[in-house]
Amino acid sequence: MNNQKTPQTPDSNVKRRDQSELSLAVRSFLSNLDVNGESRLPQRAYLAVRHAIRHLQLPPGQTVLEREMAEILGMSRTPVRESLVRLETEGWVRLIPRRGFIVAPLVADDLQQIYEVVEALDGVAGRLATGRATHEELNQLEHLIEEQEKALEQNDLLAWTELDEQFHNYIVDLAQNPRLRGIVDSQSDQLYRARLYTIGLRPKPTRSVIEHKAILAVMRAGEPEAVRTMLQSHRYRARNEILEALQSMPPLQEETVNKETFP
Amino acid sequence: MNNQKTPQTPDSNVKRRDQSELSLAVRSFLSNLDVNGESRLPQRAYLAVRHAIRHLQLPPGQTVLEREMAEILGMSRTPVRESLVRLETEGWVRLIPRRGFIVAPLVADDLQQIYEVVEALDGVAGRLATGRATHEELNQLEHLIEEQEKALEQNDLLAWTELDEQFHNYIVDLAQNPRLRGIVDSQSDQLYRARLYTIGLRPKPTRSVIEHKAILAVMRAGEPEAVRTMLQSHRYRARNEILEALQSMPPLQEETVNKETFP
DNA sequence: TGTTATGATTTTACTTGTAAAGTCATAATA
DNA sequence: TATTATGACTTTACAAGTAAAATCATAACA
Repeated sequence: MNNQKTPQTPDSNVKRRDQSELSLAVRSFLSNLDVNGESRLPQRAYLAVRHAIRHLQLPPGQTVLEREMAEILGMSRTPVRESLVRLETEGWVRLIPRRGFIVAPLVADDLQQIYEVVEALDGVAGRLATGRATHEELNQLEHLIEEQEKALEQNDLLAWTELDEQFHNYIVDLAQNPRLRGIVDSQSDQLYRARLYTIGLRPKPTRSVIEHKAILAVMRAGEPEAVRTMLQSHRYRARNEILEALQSMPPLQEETVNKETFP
Repeated sequence: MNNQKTPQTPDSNVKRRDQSELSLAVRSFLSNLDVNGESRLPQRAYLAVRHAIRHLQLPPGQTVLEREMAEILGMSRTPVRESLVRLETEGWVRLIPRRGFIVAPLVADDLQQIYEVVEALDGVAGRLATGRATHEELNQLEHLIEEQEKALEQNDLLAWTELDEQFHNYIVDLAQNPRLRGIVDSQSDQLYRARLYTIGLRPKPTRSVIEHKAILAVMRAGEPEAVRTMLQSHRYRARNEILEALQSMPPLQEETVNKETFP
């Protein structure tokens, strides 16, 4: 009856709750992020958590505790919570009422939704960019394509992935629409971890580079509507490759992730 | 009625700062909003403020004080701030560091950006909806068009505006993509106040109804790509009408708004 | 008169505190 | 053994407090 056992947890070998307790590696990853000049604390927290999710350091399904994040990032809980609210409206994390935030699972259905959005926005960005880009800027695109070819020759798929993102992001920049910029940025960036996860399972992206060249050519020719169509089908093909690769792997969710052995 | 007793404000006839001090009408508008079943306070605040902005009760440029909102809505500052952060990422309000939130100004440049986004997303929604809608649902669209005709006959432009929104929103629903739904919802809804502001200055939307009919016909025929094109040019025309109307009026920003005489 | 300095006031930006709700281990019960 | 009850513990959801910064009115000064 009044055995009064373990009043304040005398940390024995008893299996703890393990609700979170991020590994030391992840903690250092989070706290060492270069959030250089950001003066506002919520913005710093936003960038740090987003970056960690993007690089699968915080794997899908992982719970994100505001107290723990606050401790790691060296701030109080409020700015962390603010950043989580923002990440939630963008789709990076999911709020389970009275339970907290978890990293959004990485499942085909979700990716499909993101792709449908990004395809459309990417397309319109290309259409607008075609009218608004200068010669200089188009040359910059060409430069990025050359870099991609180099990365492919060296079989550096990680570098290629980064360069591909840069290529598409640059086109969006050229559209000169900050709102479009913001939405595409947060949405398309959520595809990155799926690409990372399936990086060895997809065909070598030789064809992507060819398509990039074709897109640039049509931009140079000044045919906005053709650019839109090509970008859209380009994304569509990439989508299918990733979804197929994902199907051959276990869905990346809470249960299937071993937090200890993860990167 | 929460007719608070002006705590220590010696309210003489001295010209006060007037930084905010919302009129009684606006206060009651805000506090009487039907945020029925919403259990979470931040969600209630979000809906209330968004609704007030949408209906121009909180005019562009108006500063939104978290303390004041908290008082009006009967909650503390924390959930209000959370809702403002969300409204900021969606573009409804703008955060000026260390100064606070203001309702986003209603200027052509901004509207143009929103339209570019919505055109693309609306288009893809129509394309997807064409494959995914049932007969029942297409009939529902037809019903909405009939209502629009009635509203036009009675010259009820306000009702027509609502029905037009419903028509487009319904198509987005049919695309069955929650993420797309969320983005379009928050973006296209920001156009509403521009429509409200220019409501008497635009041509009678007879042509819109005709185009709606044509769009529905092509959906029935099952031609997704045609639906996309038509929706896009439909929005494009609407955009031009509104931007033209807006040009003939004073830009709606802080300085030009008389807070006392506003609705 | 026009410009600058100053201080009171307002408001955010962030910290901290707390009640309620949910979770999980353990015990009681069938 | 399987199921249910119980209670300590964790964590959010919200409230409230504080310091720093920006603003604005007024005064001092050229």
